[in-house]
Amino acid sequence: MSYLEELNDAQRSAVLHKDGPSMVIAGAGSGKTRVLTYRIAHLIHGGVDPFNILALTFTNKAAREMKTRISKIVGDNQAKNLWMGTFHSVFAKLLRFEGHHLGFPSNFTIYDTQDSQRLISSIIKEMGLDKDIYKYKQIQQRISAFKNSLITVKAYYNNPELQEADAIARKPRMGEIYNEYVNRLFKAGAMDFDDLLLRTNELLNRFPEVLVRYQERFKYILVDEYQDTNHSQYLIVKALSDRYQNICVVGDDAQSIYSFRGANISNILNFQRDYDQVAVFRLEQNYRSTNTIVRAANSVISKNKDQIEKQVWTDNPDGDKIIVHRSATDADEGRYVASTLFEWKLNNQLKNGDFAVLYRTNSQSRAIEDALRKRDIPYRIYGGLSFYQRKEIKDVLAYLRLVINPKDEEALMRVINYPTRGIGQTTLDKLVVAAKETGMSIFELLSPENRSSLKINASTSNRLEDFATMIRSFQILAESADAFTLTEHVIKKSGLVLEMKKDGTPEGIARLENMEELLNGIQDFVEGQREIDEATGSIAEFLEDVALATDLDKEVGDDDRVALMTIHLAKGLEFPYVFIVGMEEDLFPSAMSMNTRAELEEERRLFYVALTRAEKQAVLTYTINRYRWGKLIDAEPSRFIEEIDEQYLDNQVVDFRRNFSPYLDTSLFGEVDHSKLRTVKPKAGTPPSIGRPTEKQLQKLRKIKPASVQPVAESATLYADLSVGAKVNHERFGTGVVQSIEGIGVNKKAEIKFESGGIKKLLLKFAKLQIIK
DNA sequence: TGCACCGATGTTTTT
DNA sequence: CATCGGTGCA
Repeated sequence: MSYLEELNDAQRSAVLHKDGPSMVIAGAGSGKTRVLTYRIAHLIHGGVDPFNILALTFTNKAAREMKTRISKIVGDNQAKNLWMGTFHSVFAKLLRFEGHHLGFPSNFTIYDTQDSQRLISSIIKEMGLDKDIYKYKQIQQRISAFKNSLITVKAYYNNPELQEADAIARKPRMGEIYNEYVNRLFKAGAMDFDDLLLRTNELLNRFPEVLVRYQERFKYILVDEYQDTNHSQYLIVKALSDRYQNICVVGDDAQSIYSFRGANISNILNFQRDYDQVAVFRLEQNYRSTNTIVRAANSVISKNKDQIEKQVWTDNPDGDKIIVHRSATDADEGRYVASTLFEWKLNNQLKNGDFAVLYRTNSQSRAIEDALRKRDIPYRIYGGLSFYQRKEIKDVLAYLRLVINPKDEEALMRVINYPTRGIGQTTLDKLVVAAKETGMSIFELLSPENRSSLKINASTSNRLEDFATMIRSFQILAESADAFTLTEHVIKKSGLVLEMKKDGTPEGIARLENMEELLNGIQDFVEGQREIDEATGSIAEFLEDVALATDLDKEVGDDDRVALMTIHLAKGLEFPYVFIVGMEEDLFPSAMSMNTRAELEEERRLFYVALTRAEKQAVLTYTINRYRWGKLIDAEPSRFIEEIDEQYLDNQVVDFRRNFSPYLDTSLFGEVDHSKLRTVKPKAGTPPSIGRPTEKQLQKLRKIKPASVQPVAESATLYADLSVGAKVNHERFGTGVVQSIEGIGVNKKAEIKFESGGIKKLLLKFAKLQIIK
């Protein structure tokens, strides 16, 4: 049991505690994963059958990694029997076995958010409601919130307050929509993400014998990131652990960042009230970060009122101060990140993988990407629009879903007329209505005997027949072929490949390549699954994997790249060098989250998470102007910068007013008095927001401070001297003549008459015009 | 029924 | 700027 020697006292006692409830409060970087891993290994060592252990982690990747480490201690044979994974994937698996009690087939489809929203959208339309009042995204979020709080349709109707709230919000028919949504999911043999938890609760509640069976099975339960569990998850854990009370939760209230999806911080705050005789362990020594980073992070989080008392500290050296950097625009910010990263990499012989760029919103990645690409720095974006959410991929998956579960209405609606095969909206409307009236699924309605009762003309009827026949032929193939063979067949026969090929545009080609990548992915999957017992490499398994895979789950392995991701995704990860970009008011903290103290505190925790990802060096950047919705807006430094104890900052910013010069590049700024940071609010119309310096002005500037000038965008001077009458070339519209010019700086627009016909008003910033001499 | 084009509209964060 | 739904024409 040499592994026990690798632990500090607090960690060791948490690992050694065997029976009864325990809670591990683990500060950032305090070796939480190590405790979880060793605790599981130790349980197995002590004679607990791995079959009786359930470990709920935050990502599937974390589960896999932990499993690998556990195998190294206790051996493969033992480790493979562990049930380990995210709440969603573990209980999806459980529902595949037990869902029949609730009337769900074992091959139920998992709807992602987009599927849910599409379904809600069509329900709103069918009910003839005003889509400007009943916004499908809002409705989906509200329903999701209901489900996460275990408010079923019935509970909703028993709750006058909720109904009243919806009535006041001018959505009196919310309940009906909710009801219809639940029914439609059921009829489609589908569950949304929230259902995976809600239906598990329903199952355990309504079927005591099932509950007992799993209580007996999961004698030891471990929950990671407990601070981010929602009510639904809380109840599942409570129910399953009720018999043996061998529940160990690990978490850090200071890192609770998922309240927007129902996470309830009081789950962890009240844990000691919920269980008797809770053993509490505190991990307060940070092994990850420099003393500077640890203390800076502490100084920020101490501003929060709601928290469990704890003091994170470290033995690590002080390290460098946290760099704060200001840029003129988001493009400049990207350039600063890229050049700094490049320089450090060169000077210190670092790898790309030593760096992460973290941001609050996915849309911020673009400027960073552009800058990194220009410097040929390899990067990888995590999250955002994931591969499996791309249209062309979802289309392929929809065909496959339909093969597995023909009742899957969203999948059917997606592909019944894509590629187009002459089945139009009118026909679809008829089908939806008939499906509602008869209780049959749309796919069932496609068969000749059911179809005949609909008022559909003969040629359309034939097309429906062809579609149904095609899907059935796929289903037959699926019985004998593996996932790869089936998918290859499907994309050919469905006409998807042809559709892509005839497109011919660069985007079309990219889409085709994506499909190939999907095929490769499926091939890998099939081969990988064959090595696992019980797994067959079937398409059903693949689809489940895809539905619940986090972007972090994809093993991209060995290639050395800079990581770009949102702070949310970065939770649990660590990097030597971390750039936190977009440190601006309204962005971080987000404008949407400043209404209440609780919201603001969550943003602050998010910042705490971001900061504590860094091992050696953290860099905070903000801009003066940033593009949002394609418009340049003023920005102001985030309050969070100010909240860091000044002594930990290396503030590379000067008082704006003092050093102001309209064409000064931001990298010229020297040291600054930190307290001035937010007193300088560039107002709309101040020169820097007008645009970039011209080449001439830059040259003048270089004479003054030659070394510090950053390269300016190539496009900068392209339109500076554009005048009426100039002949220009546009990528898409061809050549034309400038008719008039309006606006100034980046907002400059030109009206251009193109030879191809038509006059267009273009924002020069985006138009990428070439001036033809 | 299909397709090209227009304008309105929207953004946190994710399983 | 991206996406989506609606509109108007072939």
